[in-house]
Amino acid sequence: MSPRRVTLADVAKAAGVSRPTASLVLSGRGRELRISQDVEQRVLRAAEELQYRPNIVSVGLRTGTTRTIGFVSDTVATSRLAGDMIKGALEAARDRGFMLFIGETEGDDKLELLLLQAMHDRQVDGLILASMFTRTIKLPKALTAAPAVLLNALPEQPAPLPAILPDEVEAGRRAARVLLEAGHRDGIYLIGVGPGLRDVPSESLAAVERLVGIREALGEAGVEVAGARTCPDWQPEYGLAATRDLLLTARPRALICFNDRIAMGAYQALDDFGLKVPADVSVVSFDDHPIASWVRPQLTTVALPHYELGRKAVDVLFTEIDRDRSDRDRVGEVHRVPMPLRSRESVAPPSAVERPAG
Amino acid sequence: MSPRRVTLADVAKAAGVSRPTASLVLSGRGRELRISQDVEQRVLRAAEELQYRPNIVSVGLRTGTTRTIGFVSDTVATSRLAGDMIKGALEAARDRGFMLFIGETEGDDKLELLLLQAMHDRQVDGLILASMFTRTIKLPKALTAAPAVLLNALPEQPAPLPAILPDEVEAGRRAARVLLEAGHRDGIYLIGVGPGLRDVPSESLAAVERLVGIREALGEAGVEVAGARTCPDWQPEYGLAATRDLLLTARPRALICFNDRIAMGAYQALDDFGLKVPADVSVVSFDDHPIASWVRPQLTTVALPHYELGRKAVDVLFTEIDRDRSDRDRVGEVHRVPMPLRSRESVAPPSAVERPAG
DNA sequence: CTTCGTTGCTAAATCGGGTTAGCGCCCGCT
DNA sequence: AGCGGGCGCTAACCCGATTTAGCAACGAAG
Repeated sequence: MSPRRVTLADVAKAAGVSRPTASLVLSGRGRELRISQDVEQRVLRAAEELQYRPNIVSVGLRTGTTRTIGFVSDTVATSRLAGDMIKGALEAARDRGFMLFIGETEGDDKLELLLLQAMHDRQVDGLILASMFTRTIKLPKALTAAPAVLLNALPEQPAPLPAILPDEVEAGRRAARVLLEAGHRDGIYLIGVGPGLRDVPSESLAAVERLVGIREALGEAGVEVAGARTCPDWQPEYGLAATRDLLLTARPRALICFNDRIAMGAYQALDDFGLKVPADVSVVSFDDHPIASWVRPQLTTVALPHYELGRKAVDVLFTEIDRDRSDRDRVGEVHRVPMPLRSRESVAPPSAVERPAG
Repeated sequence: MSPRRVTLADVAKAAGVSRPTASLVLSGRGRELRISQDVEQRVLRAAEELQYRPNIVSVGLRTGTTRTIGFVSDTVATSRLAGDMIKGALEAARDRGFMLFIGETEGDDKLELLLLQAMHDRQVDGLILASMFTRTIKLPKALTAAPAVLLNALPEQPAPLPAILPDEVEAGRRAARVLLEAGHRDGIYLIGVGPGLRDVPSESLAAVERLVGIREALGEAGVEVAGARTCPDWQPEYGLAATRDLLLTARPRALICFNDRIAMGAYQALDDFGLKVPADVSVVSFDDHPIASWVRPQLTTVALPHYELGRKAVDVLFTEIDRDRSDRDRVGEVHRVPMPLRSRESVAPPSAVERPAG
């Protein structure tokens, strides 16, 4: 059907030289190997006219490099956020002429193994192991084959793998400072995790680190968290239940919700109790889920920089590939990507009404 | 670093036979070519013990097939829906031992060309050209190289390419029937497109087809659309504005919103006017965006079957690959994937209150 | 008129596997 | 003994590139 691909041999023939000569010219090593100007021009012109592009499969076989990297995540479909991460990785890879294999493990070790093998069989030049929510993962054994980086994850066991993570501690500080700068000092409650560092699902790195940042920023200002409600899962319905429970006994002036879905539920609970955001209660949250700019009032939130995380992962992976087996001794660095604040409408100075009842 | 890959030569040596013999056994052609049971067993055992897996890059060079397909979309990050489409494609591909290259064109023809070339250079076995919102696209010229299917898109010019699309007309019927079955006959308004088929953004296939289905189902029941408001873009703020505008002059009993984001805005407008969903006004919508099950009352909506679309695209692509250049004469069929109704809380029988004012 | 050194290119091997043609060997038949 | 015919396997070439080693041609030096 399609006209056969143009090969190097075609170019060589058109230029009246041998295949290796054409190869040398096109790989830019013509000068160094004393190919004449005349031949060089003929080869270049022939390649141009025939629209020659090297067959990467062949190059892959010969040189071992396929200009391809594998992106292995536990899930691609959970949220739009995953898409942004992939988009960032995709664009960073494209900038260097690389393509991405996408694969998802669904948290299944067997699938993960098969996937890594499938990528290894295709001679990927590097691997990105991504988690869609920040956490520690145990490293698959099949990982010695190619350079790799962790994205949104940390290795359970110390390992010489670079990791790329959102700067959750700073995000926690930012969330707290938004409230402090608005003038809040009392009645600040947390929705999602308990007030102490013990009341946090330990598998969720983000929860721990956000809490650390929050407590740090508040502590510097001499402010105490008034209380907290945990959520078994960070979904709207639990945010609703937790906030409702809180409102039965307390009158918060500000809520720090541990993600936007929880904040959705909190909005509903506040509405049920006749409380206005932000006039009665300020709300600040994390993630910058698309919904955060859809709800009214629009939610002030500290954004997960998924796009940048994806880009960064590819960038770090490339440095890893480049210094290929030279000094592979250094332990995996952790790269933190800033989480930007999205200031919207859900935070206001505390109103001058009566202090909380309980 | 990593121990060198096990090659066919290793297996052959371990089994004490030549490379071709090992190849024949492992490709299952041993019987037909009269390889002895003894040798066959030795080869199989050696391959097993050495954990031999063929290098797909090499196979790709020799046979031209890389067990890889390219998924080219205009955008991967727009919505969670894109992720589901990719997930469906990914799983269907995995079932056959295929991997997916992902690429996005951002609607840019140059990027699209580069992407298709990059995939062609890597000898993909087939291509999926996906659009993240249903529409017609002009086909890139670089498309003759490999079998291809269109996903969520139709070719502008007739072309022998299969297309996979959601069954929007039937979806329109379903949305209308939900209201009819709840007993609605009057005061049914559309938000998103005008009442007539002319008042539709023509580039949006979905809009046209949904409207056709709605009018058909209502027509069969002898029911007329009471009115409509268009939205310049299908975003919450326009849904809000359009619905607000409608409520200034009319008292609808039911709204058919052309997608969930519009419905979000409609919810807010109804709330502003003190109208309860579904007691005062029923709302039905399209897409089944995640938000549809977060809002209260949960939104009844006709779901875009993204996951199934992705799977179907891969399935159709495989039939296309299989019948490779045999009978490539037939024109591209259009495959419609059903859009399932998600019955939730936003539809109720019309209350027995006064009829709409105007 | 040799010999050596450049210059400018090509022959040949390589990557890892698939495919075709054909080589020995053993058997049976005459 | 000689011949023909399966049987069981392997030599050799191919895919499309890269890379190393080395060949011809020419000029300069001895």
